[in-house]
Amino acid sequence: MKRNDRETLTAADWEQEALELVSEKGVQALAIEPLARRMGVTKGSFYWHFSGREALLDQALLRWEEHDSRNLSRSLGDISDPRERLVSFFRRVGREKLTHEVYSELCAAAGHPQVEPVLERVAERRMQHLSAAFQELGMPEDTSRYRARLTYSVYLGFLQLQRQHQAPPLSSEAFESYIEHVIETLIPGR
Amino acid sequence: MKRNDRETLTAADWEQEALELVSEKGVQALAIEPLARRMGVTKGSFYWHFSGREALLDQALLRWEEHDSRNLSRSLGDISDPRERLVSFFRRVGREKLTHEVYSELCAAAGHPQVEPVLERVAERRMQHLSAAFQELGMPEDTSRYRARLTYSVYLGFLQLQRQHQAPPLSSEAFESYIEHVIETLIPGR
DNA sequence: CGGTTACCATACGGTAGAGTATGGAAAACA
DNA sequence: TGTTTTCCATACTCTACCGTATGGTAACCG
Repeated sequence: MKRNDRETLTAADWEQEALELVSEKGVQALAIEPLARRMGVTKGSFYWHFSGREALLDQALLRWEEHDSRNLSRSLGDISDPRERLVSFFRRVGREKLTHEVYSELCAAAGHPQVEPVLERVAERRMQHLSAAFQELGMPEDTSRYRARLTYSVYLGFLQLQRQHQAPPLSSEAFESYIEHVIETLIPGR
Repeated sequence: MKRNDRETLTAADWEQEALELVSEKGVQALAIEPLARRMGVTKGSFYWHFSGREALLDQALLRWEEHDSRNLSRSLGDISDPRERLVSFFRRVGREKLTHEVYSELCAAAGHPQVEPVLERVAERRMQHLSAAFQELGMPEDTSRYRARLTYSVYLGFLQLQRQHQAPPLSSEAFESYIEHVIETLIPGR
């Protein structure tokens, strides 16, 4: 029947492969025919599963956003110490490679009408996550919101520098030292 | 003869208009025919001045980078107090609108082979600018480099949030308060 | 076992932009 | 004034992708 291996494709397969293509070449490179070639089929297959390119992108983004939301809740629920939570926020960039590569490309595609609302929601969720942690550390509410925005900007800037090949490689001691400096500068005292 | 007004176009005119188009719709939207339409001519004109799209982009980027370099040197030369210099680094985002809009779109196009080297050089120059200022404030050399990268990341992140319409408008009191917080967090004591 | 459905290939028409070839008109020049 | 440049329009060809129409072949289904 439906052998995931090599019987027939599903919509989810297309969405998954679409996300991988996005993570490699960006949103604007998401085209039906190249994607079909990559999967070893023709677009005749694609148009059976989807109404068009828009639909594919929408559903792929939805899938990605849900996945990312679960990731966030998970790392929020597991750690009780707010400082630890903030630290793990940065370290999470290293793990979950694909998710962050996709996000990085989505950022590069801000302004795209289908991408923009996703970016807004994701950033909002994450900043509230950060803001809550800063408040737990004793920061007044408005200050914590500023600090959350600032912290999230640092994260976004790091992704940008990474795209430009001007960020230290993720598992190097240069990266570790930098992270250390970031934490000491942004996260209130031990 | 060469009335800049409406006699004949020059290569510089094309480069200028190209930069404006980039600032509005991004690098991938820089196409010959739309650009020509926008200028009220046809591509017959374009291909007299340039060999192709690549050449236009290269020269437009060169022009932008030179312009930006001069801006940097100017705001570096004028101010002697390093703290003032750092503060003005952030405030400069407000002025020089076009330059920063172009830069923001260039960031979104990181990965593009013609754009990438420009981004690298510009970021490097600016970070050294920042690093020098931090050193003048008494910071050890390696720490100052980390802090410069951190500070520049905050700037890049702000541009990203701006593209997502999640940054406070440039001349609002919300923006002023935020800038205040950023300065107090990143720039060592008064 | 004949029919239906699920999945995919092939072939077609349509659009947008790249780049080329050529001609024309006005300006500069001699 | 006649000739050459300079600058631009027009009219192609070519490529890449979108979306559609249609047909084929399994697999499943009664």
